[in-house]
Amino acid sequence: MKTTEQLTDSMFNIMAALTKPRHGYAIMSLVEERTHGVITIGPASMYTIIKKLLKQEWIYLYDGSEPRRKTYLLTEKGKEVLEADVKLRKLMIQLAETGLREAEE
Amino acid sequence: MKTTEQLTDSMFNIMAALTKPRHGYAIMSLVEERTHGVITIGPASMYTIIKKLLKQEWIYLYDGSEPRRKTYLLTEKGKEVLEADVKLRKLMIQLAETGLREAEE
DNA sequence: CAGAGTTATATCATAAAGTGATATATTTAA
DNA sequence: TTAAATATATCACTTTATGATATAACTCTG
Repeated sequence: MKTTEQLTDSMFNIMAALTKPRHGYAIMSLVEERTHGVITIGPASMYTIIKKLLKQEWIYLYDGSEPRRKTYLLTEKGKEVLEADVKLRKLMIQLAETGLREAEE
Repeated sequence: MKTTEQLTDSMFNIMAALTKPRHGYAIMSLVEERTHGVITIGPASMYTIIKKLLKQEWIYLYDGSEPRRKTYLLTEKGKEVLEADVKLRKLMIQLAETGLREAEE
């Protein structure tokens, strides 16, 4: 998969939480807390996406994880993918804002 | 649907293009051009999403549209939804960037 | 003016993504 | 000791996205 490939919003949010080692439940809580409850990721979405990210090798199981608290972290590849996606998303937002601003005039 | 509800990326991109009156084909070309081909919206996605946005009354069929070139534009409601989504997306990006920056140290 | 290329809308069938509900087990705190 | 919170996991279903294809009207060029 190319690094220019766009992430889904859920993938983006989960990956954004994994710049530090965190386990699934912590990610769910964090995203919800950070967005003041606007974005919620349920367990079904969480563990489905975790699986996918592991398969892509964008995250990995952090050392010393017990089965009770499986901790994940971005790989280098994962960081690059996330960075590329941040850039793309910034562009998207910028275009939307320019359009909205022009429409105001 | 609440205005705080998150838009999918495709919906966001299409709505961002409709701050000015544009027809489907023009939106497809515009998004592709603006993102240098990174994001492409094919006709299937385009017209599926157009239908959904019309139903939500976030866009409307602009006056004087011939069937050959159906032109759409954001409604006031649509603008608000887009604006709210821009805000949310900015937050998402900011969180990702903060995380990435901290991980660098 | 024939026909090739582009513009433009539309849908079908399928694939991909997301999620509510539910299950299970452990840990913590009252 | 038991209720609540923590934590992982999966099933079945819905929603969303899209490749392929169809159709037709314009536009340009030889």
